[in-house]
Amino acid sequence: MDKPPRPSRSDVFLNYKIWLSGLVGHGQIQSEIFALLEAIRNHETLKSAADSLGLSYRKAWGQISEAEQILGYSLLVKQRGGKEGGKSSLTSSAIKLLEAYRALQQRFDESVEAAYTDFINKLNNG
Amino acid sequence: MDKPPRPSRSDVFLNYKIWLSGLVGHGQIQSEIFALLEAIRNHETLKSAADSLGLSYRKAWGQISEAEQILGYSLLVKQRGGKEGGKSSLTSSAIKLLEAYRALQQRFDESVEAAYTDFINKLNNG
DNA sequence: TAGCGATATGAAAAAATTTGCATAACGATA
DNA sequence: TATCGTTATGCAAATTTTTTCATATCGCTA
Repeated sequence: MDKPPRPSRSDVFLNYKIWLSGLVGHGQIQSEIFALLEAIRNHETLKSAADSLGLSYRKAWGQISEAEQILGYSLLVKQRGGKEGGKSSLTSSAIKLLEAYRALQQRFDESVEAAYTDFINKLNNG
Repeated sequence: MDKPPRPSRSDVFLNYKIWLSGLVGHGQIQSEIFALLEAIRNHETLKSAADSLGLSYRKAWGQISEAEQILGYSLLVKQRGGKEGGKSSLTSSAIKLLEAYRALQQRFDESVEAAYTDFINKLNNG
């Protein structure tokens, strides 16, 4: 799933994942979508972003579409046609969301370590 | 999934779940198993514990079996036959694991709130 | 030693999810 | 106005997960 186990002297590993949900639509916004948003920011098209992540265009498109439905606002400015066929870029809302999520994720990563240590101690001694 | 969204002034909710994995077998030990262990502690048989949670005996048995496989040690002392048909009780390892997990879960519950607040602030202002 | 109720487990069936296929539409450019 | 590569989307197929069914074993007690 989301996080690989951390190394330890124990025989049990702790894993966790975080995700978002919205008021408008039902469903979950998983961490994968943020990787996709970052790839779109880098590649300028949904297609090449999907390719770079090993996703089918169909799936990437579906993920974006579902997330937008859940959030109730657009994540991408998409245009089709033209010489290059089309392109996509992040809305300012998407950029904000992406950055807030990354900070959140980092904060979790840092605090999980201590919780895990206590857990193992309790398991072995407590 | 695991946690219901917390109330907020925002249009986005944060959810998380934690689970364990082991060295011995492959797979995941989800939070549901701890509810099952608690029910077994209360009901004395796997069957009535399963019933109390609305699980089929088959499924409950499978969850225990899988968890034991992953951890590499027994969670239940099970005996079958006899007037009452049989009964199950938690091993001391299972009790330790259960208690350590509950403490871990509580710790997470408490710390997630602050992280979520920061997240929302970043989303609205930052 | 017959019966009862729980443990034990494989395997089929059903449900849910994911993946992939096919096909249309778009529009700047040449 | 023909082309090209992307966006757009329904739908069938495949895969995975979950649920249900069937059947056996066990051993105390009457």
